[in-house]
Amino acid sequence: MSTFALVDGNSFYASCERVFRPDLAGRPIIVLSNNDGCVVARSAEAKALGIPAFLPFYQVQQLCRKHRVTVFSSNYALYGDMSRRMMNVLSRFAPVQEIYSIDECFLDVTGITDLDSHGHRIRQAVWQGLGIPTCVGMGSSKTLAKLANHVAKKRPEWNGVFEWDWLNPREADRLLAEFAVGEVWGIGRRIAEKLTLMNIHSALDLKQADPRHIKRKFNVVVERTVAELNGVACLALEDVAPAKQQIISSRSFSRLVRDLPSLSASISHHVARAAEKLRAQGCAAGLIGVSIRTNPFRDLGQYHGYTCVPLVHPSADTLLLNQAAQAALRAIWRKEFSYHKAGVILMDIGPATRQQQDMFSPLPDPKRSRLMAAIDKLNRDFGSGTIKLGAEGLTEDWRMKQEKKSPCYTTRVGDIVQLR
DNA sequence: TCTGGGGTCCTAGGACCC
DNA sequence: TCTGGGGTCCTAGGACCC
Repeated sequence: MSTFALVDGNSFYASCERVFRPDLAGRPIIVLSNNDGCVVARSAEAKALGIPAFLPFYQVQQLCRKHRVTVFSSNYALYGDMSRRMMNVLSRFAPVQEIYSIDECFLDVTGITDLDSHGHRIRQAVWQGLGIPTCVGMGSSKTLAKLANHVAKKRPEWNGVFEWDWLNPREADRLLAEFAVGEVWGIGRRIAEKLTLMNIHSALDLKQADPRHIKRKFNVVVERTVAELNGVACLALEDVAPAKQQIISSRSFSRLVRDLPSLSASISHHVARAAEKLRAQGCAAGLIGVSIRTNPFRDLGQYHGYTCVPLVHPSADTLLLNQAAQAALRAIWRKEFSYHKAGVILMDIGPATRQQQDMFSPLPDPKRSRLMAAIDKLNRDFGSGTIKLGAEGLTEDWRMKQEKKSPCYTTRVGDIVQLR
């Protein structure tokens, strides 16, 4: 039987900020989403103040001021780099690692005899190497490892490491009964509501539910969750990330945008970002979609324009993709609306080597793929945005709001911390 | 003064075709 | 007179995650 471990950074973004601001030890910290919109991370002290996650910032601004909470805009250059370092440290503790998100990964710890001390060594290594606190949860399925991680976080008596087999079956069930069904990985708000109506309230109730009944009422995904809660691993550890089937780049503007040139520049920017991700997974896209929308929270005329256009050949070429995207944008733009968000989506994604023969249209120029590779390398080596399309524009007043961003301590030379 | 994230996959339903 | 299947593709919206 396999054993999975889930390791994640506690309040990861807030912890990253604190690494470079030791003066904030023990102080409440929150980190905001793009555009300083919502609260996305809270230090333990901020959670204790009752600041909820994912609330718009302006709704908790008073509370933050009152308790002198330190507020940061999100600094993805910093978190991304800290994440790479953390994953690197964690990779030493298992033969197989699946990076699941920026702050968490699964490890295959099957066959390790002393899981307790292994878990504590993991925590210590990340703490010593990066100064980030972590928790480790272990179990015989990914879903149980996730839940074990939850236990490690919520119950200080376990010192940040928990494994289900340390309890006898009766004790384990008693603990499962203490978790609401909505806390189980894969069970969101809507499914939790439906389960509650079926008298399934806790993780234990779901574990003991009839899988066939669950499959009938929901789908195979929820059925799998039931099996996973029973210790039957249905979800394998994905050592290499599977190629994405769709790639989205989208963002809200810092202010409402009316004019076509600004929209056009932002679409060019999203095409460049999405195409870069596409090339990173060695793929080409056959379809590109463009979406522009008004602000649904405002009492103004509402409009969501969306269309997608097929490409003659599947492509990963930013310039070709951008031509298609700009045509799509012109087709959906209506001058009477003020726009709040724009984005592109790449679909019909397949390996870049896939090439259909077409008598009537010329094949793409091989020089262009070398150009794209050169652009990617420059942006990788010298920071993203080092080289970009002229079409992305030089006026950037619509770009996102980041009024409280910390320095890029680890990725920009001028921002390196200096000791005095 | 005003402020509300971003990304991925799944599914239901409609259109169309044989 | 009335009825009638099943597959594929596409899209919008739903659901989930962090």
